[in-house]
Amino acid sequence: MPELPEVEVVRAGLEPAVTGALVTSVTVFDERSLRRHTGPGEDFVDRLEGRTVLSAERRGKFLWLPLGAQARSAGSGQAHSTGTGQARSTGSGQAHSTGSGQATGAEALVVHLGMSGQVLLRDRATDDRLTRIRLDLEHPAHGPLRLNFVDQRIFGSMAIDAMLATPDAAVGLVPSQVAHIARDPLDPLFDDRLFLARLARRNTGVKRALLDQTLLSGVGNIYADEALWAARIHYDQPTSTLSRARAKLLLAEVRLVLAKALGEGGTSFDAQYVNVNGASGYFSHSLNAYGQQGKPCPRCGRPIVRESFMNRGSHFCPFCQRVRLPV
DNA sequence: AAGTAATCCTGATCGC
DNA sequence: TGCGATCAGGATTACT
Repeated sequence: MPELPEVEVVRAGLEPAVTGALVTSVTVFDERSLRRHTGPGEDFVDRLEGRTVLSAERRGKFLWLPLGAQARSAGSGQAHSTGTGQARSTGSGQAHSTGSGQATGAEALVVHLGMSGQVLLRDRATDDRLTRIRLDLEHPAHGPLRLNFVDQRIFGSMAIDAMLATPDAAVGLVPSQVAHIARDPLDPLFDDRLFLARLARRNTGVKRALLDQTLLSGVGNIYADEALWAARIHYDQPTSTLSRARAKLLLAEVRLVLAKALGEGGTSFDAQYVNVNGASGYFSHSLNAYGQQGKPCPRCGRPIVRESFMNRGSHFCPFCQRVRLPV
Protein backbone atom coordinates (compact mmCIF):
# COMPACT_ATOMS: atom_id res chain seq x y z
CA MET A 1 0.00 0.00 0.00
CA PRO A 2 1.72 3.14 -1.09
CA GLU A 3 1.81 5.61 1.78
CA LEU A 4 3.80 8.80 2.21
CA PRO A 5 7.32 7.30 1.87
CA GLU A 6 6.41 5.30 -1.21
CA VAL A 7 4.68 8.24 -2.88
CA GLU A 8 7.63 10.50 -2.06
CA VAL A 9 10.03 8.03 -3.63
CA VAL A 10 7.91 8.14 -6.78
CA ARG A 11 7.73 11.93 -6.72
CA ALA A 12 11.47 12.26 -6.27
CA GLY A 13 12.09 9.86 -9.13
CA LEU A 14 9.66 11.64 -11.38
CA GLU A 15 10.77 15.21 -10.77
CA PRO A 16 14.10 15.31 -12.62
CA ALA A 17 12.76 13.21 -15.47
CA VAL A 18 9.50 15.00 -16.26
CA THR A 19 10.10 18.62 -15.29
CA GLY A 20 10.13 20.61 -18.51
CA ALA A 21 8.80 17.72 -20.59
CA LEU A 22 6.01 18.14 -23.14
CA VAL A 23 3.11 15.71 -23.10
CA THR A 24 2.90 14.62 -26.71
CA SER A 25 0.43 11.75 -26.54
CA VAL A 26 -1.96 10.28 -23.99
CA THR A 27 -3.72 6.92 -24.13
CA VAL A 28 -6.43 5.84 -21.72
CA PHE A 29 -6.75 2.05 -21.70
CA ASP A 30 -9.21 1.88 -18.81
CA GLU A 31 -11.48 4.79 -17.99
CA ARG A 32 -12.01 3.49 -14.48
CA SER A 33 -8.59 4.91 -13.71
CA LEU A 34 -10.13 8.35 -14.32
CA ARG A 35 -12.70 8.02 -11.56
CA ARG A 36 -11.51 11.24 -9.98
CA HIS A 37 -11.48 13.11 -13.28
CA THR A 38 -14.63 15.02 -14.04
CA GLY A 39 -15.39 14.29 -17.67
CA PRO A 40 -14.81 11.49 -20.13
CA GLY A 41 -11.52 10.05 -21.28
CA GLU A 42 -11.40 12.27 -24.37
CA ASP A 43 -11.58 15.33 -22.16
CA PHE A 44 -8.67 14.06 -20.08
CA VAL A 45 -6.61 13.44 -23.21
CA ASP A 46 -7.49 16.80 -24.78
CA ARG A 47 -6.59 18.72 -21.69
CA LEU A 48 -3.28 16.92 -21.19
CA GLU A 49 -1.79 16.68 -24.66
CA GLY A 50 0.33 19.69 -25.54
CA ARG A 51 0.92 20.68 -21.91
CA THR A 52 4.30 21.04 -20.29
CA VAL A 53 5.05 19.51 -16.90
CA LEU A 54 6.35 22.19 -14.55
CA SER A 55 7.34 20.14 -11.50
CA ALA A 56 6.35 17.21 -9.29
CA GLU A 57 4.64 17.93 -5.97
CA ARG A 58 3.19 15.91 -3.14
CA ARG A 59 1.08 16.21 -0.05
CA GLY A 60 0.37 13.10 1.98
CA LYS A 61 -0.32 10.33 -0.51
CA PHE A 62 -1.39 12.68 -3.29
CA LEU A 63 1.05 13.42 -6.08
CA TRP A 64 0.58 16.05 -8.75
CA LEU A 65 2.33 17.51 -11.76
CA PRO A 66 1.55 21.21 -12.30
CA LEU A 67 0.96 21.91 -15.98
CA GLY A 68 1.93 24.82 -18.17
CA ALA A 69 -0.60 26.54 -20.38
CA GLN A 70 -2.15 24.42 -23.08
CA ALA A 71 -0.81 24.87 -26.61
CA ARG A 72 -3.45 25.68 -29.21
CA SER A 73 -3.15 22.45 -31.13
CA ALA A 74 -1.37 19.47 -29.77
CA GLY A 75 1.27 18.04 -32.02
CA SER A 76 1.97 21.18 -34.00
CA GLY A 77 5.12 23.07 -33.28
CA GLN A 78 3.42 25.90 -31.48
CA ALA A 79 5.49 29.07 -31.55
CA HIS A 80 3.72 30.81 -28.74
CA SER A 81 1.52 28.92 -26.40
CA THR A 82 -0.93 31.83 -26.38
CA GLY A 83 -1.50 30.94 -22.81
CA THR A 84 -5.12 30.46 -22.04
CA GLY A 85 -4.53 28.51 -18.96
CA GLN A 86 -7.23 30.75 -17.52
CA ALA A 87 -10.82 30.35 -18.35
CA ARG A 88 -11.48 26.86 -17.09
CA SER A 89 -12.20 28.18 -13.64
CA THR A 90 -14.93 25.66 -12.96
CA GLY A 91 -17.69 28.22 -13.13
CA SER A 92 -19.34 27.78 -9.76
CA GLY A 93 -18.81 24.13 -9.29
CA GLN A 94 -16.67 23.75 -6.27
CA ALA A 95 -19.09 24.67 -3.55
CA HIS A 96 -18.10 21.37 -2.06
CA SER A 97 -14.45 21.09 -2.90
CA THR A 98 -13.31 22.47 0.40
CA GLY A 99 -15.17 25.58 1.32
CA SER A 100 -11.89 27.39 1.14
CA GLY A 101 -9.49 27.94 -1.67
CA GLN A 102 -9.73 30.13 -4.71
CA ALA A 103 -9.53 29.08 -8.33
CA THR A 104 -6.45 30.32 -10.11
CA GLY A 105 -6.81 29.02 -13.66
CA ALA A 106 -3.79 26.82 -13.20
CA GLU A 107 -4.17 23.05 -13.51
CA ALA A 108 -2.29 19.92 -12.56
CA LEU A 109 -2.27 16.24 -13.34
CA VAL A 110 -3.21 14.65 -10.02
CA VAL A 111 -2.06 11.10 -9.38
CA HIS A 112 -3.18 8.86 -6.56
CA LEU A 113 -1.69 5.38 -6.36
CA GLY A 114 -4.54 3.97 -4.31
CA MET A 115 -3.77 0.42 -3.23
CA SER A 116 -1.69 -0.85 -6.09
CA GLY A 117 -0.83 2.03 -8.38
CA GLN A 118 2.61 2.44 -9.96
CA VAL A 119 4.16 5.15 -12.09
CA LEU A 120 6.84 3.66 -14.31
CA LEU A 121 9.25 5.61 -16.49
CA ARG A 122 10.13 3.74 -19.65
CA ASP A 123 11.43 4.24 -23.12
CA ARG A 124 8.95 4.58 -25.93
CA ALA A 125 9.12 0.91 -26.82
CA THR A 126 8.29 -0.48 -23.38
CA ASP A 127 4.86 -1.48 -22.21
CA ASP A 128 3.85 -2.84 -18.85
CA ARG A 129 1.12 -5.26 -18.05
CA LEU A 130 -1.93 -3.68 -16.43
CA THR A 131 -1.08 -0.22 -17.76
CA ARG A 132 -4.30 1.78 -17.43
CA ILE A 133 -3.04 5.12 -18.74
CA ARG A 134 0.01 5.94 -20.82
CA LEU A 135 1.68 9.31 -21.34
CA ASP A 136 4.31 9.80 -23.99
CA LEU A 137 6.57 12.71 -23.20
CA GLU A 138 9.26 14.66 -24.98
CA HIS A 139 11.91 16.29 -22.86
CA PRO A 140 14.04 19.03 -24.45
CA ALA A 141 17.19 17.64 -22.87
CA HIS A 142 16.52 13.97 -22.24
CA GLY A 143 14.50 13.16 -25.32
CA PRO A 144 11.49 10.85 -25.57
CA LEU A 145 10.06 9.18 -22.49
CA ARG A 146 7.07 7.05 -21.60
CA LEU A 147 5.13 7.20 -18.36
CA ASN A 148 3.00 4.14 -17.66
CA PHE A 149 0.35 4.33 -14.95
CA VAL A 150 -0.05 0.73 -13.85
CA ASP A 151 -2.74 -0.26 -11.37
CA GLN A 152 -3.98 -3.73 -10.60
CA ARG A 153 -6.92 -2.95 -8.33
CA ILE A 154 -7.90 0.37 -9.88
CA PHE A 155 -8.26 2.16 -6.59
CA GLY A 156 -5.77 4.68 -7.86
CA SER A 157 -6.48 7.35 -10.43
CA MET A 158 -5.30 10.20 -12.58
CA ALA A 159 -7.18 13.45 -13.10
CA ILE A 160 -6.78 16.94 -14.46
CA ASP A 161 -7.67 19.23 -11.62
CA ALA A 162 -7.85 22.95 -10.92
CA MET A 163 -5.19 24.43 -8.68
CA LEU A 164 -6.53 26.44 -5.78
CA ALA A 165 -4.92 29.09 -3.66
CA THR A 166 -5.56 27.92 -0.14
CA PRO A 167 -5.79 30.19 2.89
CA ASP A 168 -2.96 28.08 4.10
CA ALA A 169 -0.78 30.21 1.84
CA ALA A 170 2.96 29.74 2.15
CA VAL A 171 3.05 26.72 -0.12
CA GLY A 172 1.01 28.35 -2.78
CA LEU A 173 -1.32 26.17 -4.77
CA VAL A 174 -2.80 22.73 -4.28
CA PRO A 175 -5.23 20.80 -6.51
CA SER A 176 -8.87 21.07 -5.42
CA GLN A 177 -8.89 17.35 -4.64
CA VAL A 178 -6.09 17.88 -2.16
CA ALA A 179 -7.35 21.09 -0.56
CA HIS A 180 -9.21 19.35 2.26
CA ILE A 181 -6.23 17.17 3.22
CA ALA A 182 -4.04 18.18 6.14
CA ARG A 183 -0.32 18.72 5.72
CA ASP A 184 1.77 15.66 6.30
CA PRO A 185 4.05 15.35 9.33
CA LEU A 186 7.21 15.64 7.20
CA ASP A 187 6.01 18.99 5.85
CA PRO A 188 8.11 21.74 7.49
CA LEU A 189 4.93 23.76 7.94
CA PHE A 190 3.03 20.98 9.71
CA ASP A 191 1.47 22.50 12.82
CA ASP A 192 2.15 20.19 15.78
CA ARG A 193 0.09 22.18 18.23
CA LEU A 194 -2.91 22.31 15.94
CA PHE A 195 -2.68 18.57 15.35
CA LEU A 196 -2.44 17.77 19.06
CA ALA A 197 -5.37 20.02 19.85
CA ARG A 198 -7.56 18.50 17.16
CA LEU A 199 -6.55 14.99 18.17
CA ALA A 200 -7.52 15.63 21.78
CA ARG A 201 -10.92 16.86 20.69
CA ARG A 202 -11.66 13.74 18.69
CA ASN A 203 -14.03 11.17 20.05
CA THR A 204 -12.68 8.04 18.42
CA GLY A 205 -9.90 5.47 18.53
CA VAL A 206 -6.35 6.64 17.96
CA LYS A 207 -5.71 4.56 14.85
CA ARG A 208 -8.88 5.84 13.21
CA ALA A 209 -7.52 9.33 13.86
CA LEU A 210 -4.10 8.51 12.40
CA LEU A 211 -5.74 7.27 9.22
CA ASP A 212 -7.88 10.39 8.88
CA GLN A 213 -6.16 12.39 6.16
CA THR A 214 -7.85 15.59 7.25
CA LEU A 215 -6.10 15.39 10.61
CA LEU A 216 -2.68 14.53 9.25
CA SER A 217 -1.93 13.08 5.85
CA GLY A 218 0.34 10.40 4.48
CA VAL A 219 -0.20 7.70 7.11
CA GLY A 220 -1.84 4.43 6.05
CA ASN A 221 -2.30 1.04 7.62
CA ILE A 222 1.34 0.00 7.64
CA TYR A 223 2.85 3.09 9.22
CA ALA A 224 -0.08 3.55 11.60
CA ASP A 225 0.58 0.09 13.02
CA GLU A 226 4.33 0.69 13.12
CA ALA A 227 4.07 4.06 14.86
CA LEU A 228 1.58 2.73 17.41
CA TRP A 229 3.86 -0.20 18.13
CA ALA A 230 6.83 2.11 18.62
CA ALA A 231 4.82 4.37 20.93
CA ARG A 232 3.33 1.36 22.79
CA ILE A 233 -0.21 2.55 22.22
CA HIS A 234 -3.20 0.28 21.53
CA TYR A 235 -4.89 1.04 18.22
CA ASP A 236 -8.29 1.51 19.82
CA GLN A 237 -7.19 3.73 22.67
CA PRO A 238 -9.67 6.62 22.74
CA THR A 239 -7.95 9.78 21.53
CA SER A 240 -9.50 11.82 24.29
CA THR A 241 -7.79 9.65 26.90
CA LEU A 242 -4.29 10.06 25.48
CA SER A 243 -2.13 12.29 27.62
CA ARG A 244 -0.52 15.15 25.77
CA ALA A 245 2.86 13.58 26.40
CA ARG A 246 1.82 10.30 24.81
CA ALA A 247 0.20 12.10 21.90
CA LYS A 248 3.45 13.97 21.31
CA LEU A 249 5.37 10.71 21.54
CA LEU A 250 3.04 9.17 18.96
CA LEU A 251 3.55 12.06 16.56
CA ALA A 252 7.31 11.75 17.01
CA GLU A 253 7.15 8.02 16.26
CA VAL A 254 5.04 8.69 13.17
CA ARG A 255 7.73 11.05 11.92
CA LEU A 256 10.49 8.59 12.74
CA VAL A 257 8.92 5.65 10.96
CA LEU A 258 8.00 7.71 7.88
CA ALA A 259 11.51 9.14 7.65
CA LYS A 260 13.16 5.77 8.15
CA ALA A 261 11.01 4.12 5.51
CA LEU A 262 11.71 6.97 3.12
CA GLY A 263 15.42 6.47 3.68
CA GLU A 264 15.09 2.83 2.74
CA GLY A 265 13.12 3.49 -0.41
CA GLY A 266 9.71 2.56 0.97
CA THR A 267 7.99 -0.71 1.83
CA SER A 268 7.51 -3.35 -0.85
CA PHE A 269 5.60 -6.60 -0.73
CA ASP A 270 6.17 -8.57 -3.88
CA ALA A 271 5.84 -6.13 -6.73
CA GLN A 272 2.92 -4.18 -5.30
CA TYR A 273 4.99 -1.08 -4.83
CA VAL A 274 8.03 -0.08 -6.82
CA ASN A 275 9.80 3.16 -7.63
CA VAL A 276 9.63 4.77 -11.06
CA ASN A 277 12.26 2.36 -12.31
CA GLY A 278 10.41 -0.70 -11.07
CA ALA A 279 12.71 -1.36 -8.12
CA SER A 280 11.46 -2.39 -4.68
CA GLY A 281 12.05 -0.65 -1.38
CA TYR A 282 13.65 -2.32 1.60
CA PHE A 283 11.58 -1.19 4.54
CA SER A 284 9.62 -4.47 4.68
CA HIS A 285 12.69 -5.87 6.40
CA SER A 286 12.28 -3.33 9.20
CA LEU A 287 8.63 -3.96 10.09
CA ASN A 288 8.01 -4.62 13.78
CA ALA A 289 4.24 -5.12 13.80
CA TYR A 290 2.58 -4.88 10.40
CA GLY A 291 2.16 -8.33 8.88
CA GLN A 292 4.11 -9.88 11.76
CA GLN A 293 1.19 -11.73 13.39
CA GLY A 294 2.40 -14.90 15.08
CA LYS A 295 5.99 -13.69 15.16
CA PRO A 296 7.59 -12.54 18.40
CA CYS A 297 7.33 -8.89 19.32
CA PRO A 298 10.85 -7.52 18.81
CA ARG A 299 10.55 -5.79 22.17
CA CYS A 300 9.07 -8.38 24.55
CA GLY A 301 9.10 -11.62 22.58
CA ARG A 302 5.38 -12.31 22.90
CA PRO A 303 3.49 -12.97 19.68
CA ILE A 304 2.16 -10.12 17.58
CA VAL A 305 -1.60 -10.33 17.02
CA ARG A 306 -3.71 -9.31 14.06
CA GLU A 307 -7.25 -8.12 14.61
CA SER A 308 -9.83 -7.09 12.07
CA PHE A 309 -10.45 -3.38 12.25
CA MET A 310 -12.02 -0.90 9.86
CA ASN A 311 -12.19 -3.46 7.09
CA ARG A 312 -8.48 -4.07 7.36
CA GLY A 313 -5.95 -5.62 9.68
CA SER A 314 -4.54 -4.11 12.82
CA HIS A 315 -1.27 -5.59 14.01
CA PHE A 316 -0.02 -5.05 17.55
CA CYS A 317 1.57 -6.55 20.62
CA PRO A 318 -1.16 -7.22 23.20
CA PHE A 319 1.39 -6.97 26.00
CA CYS A 320 3.26 -3.81 25.02
CA GLN A 321 0.22 -2.05 23.62
CA ARG A 322 -2.66 -2.01 26.06
CA VAL A 323 -5.50 0.44 26.39
CA ARG A 324 -4.62 2.66 29.30
CA LEU A 325 -7.44 4.59 30.81
CA PRO A 326 -6.58 7.59 32.93
CA VAL A 327 -6.86 7.04 36.65
C1' DA B 1 -22.31 17.35 12.84
C1' DA B 2 -19.31 14.03 13.80
C1' DG B 3 -18.44 9.34 13.61
C1' DT B 4 -18.88 5.04 11.30
C1' DA B 5 -20.10 1.70 7.76
C1' DA B 6 -20.44 0.56 2.95
C1' DT B 7 -18.45 0.71 -1.43
C1' DC B 8 -15.35 0.22 -5.06
C1' DC B 9 -11.77 -3.25 -7.53
C1' DT B 10 -8.97 -7.56 -9.46
C1' DG B 11 -4.53 -10.38 -9.63
C1' DA B 12 -2.31 -13.54 -6.76
C1' DT B 13 -2.70 -17.17 -3.76
C1' DC B 14 -4.70 -21.00 -1.33
C1' DG B 15 -7.36 -25.18 -0.62
C1' DC B 16 -9.61 -29.01 -2.30
C1' DT C 1 -4.83 -29.16 -13.27
C1' DG C 2 -8.74 -26.33 -12.41
C1' DC C 3 -11.70 -23.52 -10.14
C1' DG C 4 -13.91 -20.93 -6.68
C1' DA C 5 -13.14 -18.55 -2.36
C1' DT C 6 -10.29 -15.40 -0.02
C1' DC C 7 -7.41 -11.42 0.64
C1' DA C 8 -5.31 -6.68 0.41
C1' DG C 9 -7.20 -1.42 2.11
C1' DG C 10 -7.31 4.36 0.47
C1' DA C 11 -10.68 7.59 -0.26
C1' DT C 12 -15.26 8.79 -1.09
C1' DT C 13 -20.13 8.32 -0.34
C1' DA C 14 -23.90 7.45 2.31
C1' DC C 15 -25.93 6.81 6.50
C1' DT C 16 -27.09 7.44 11.64
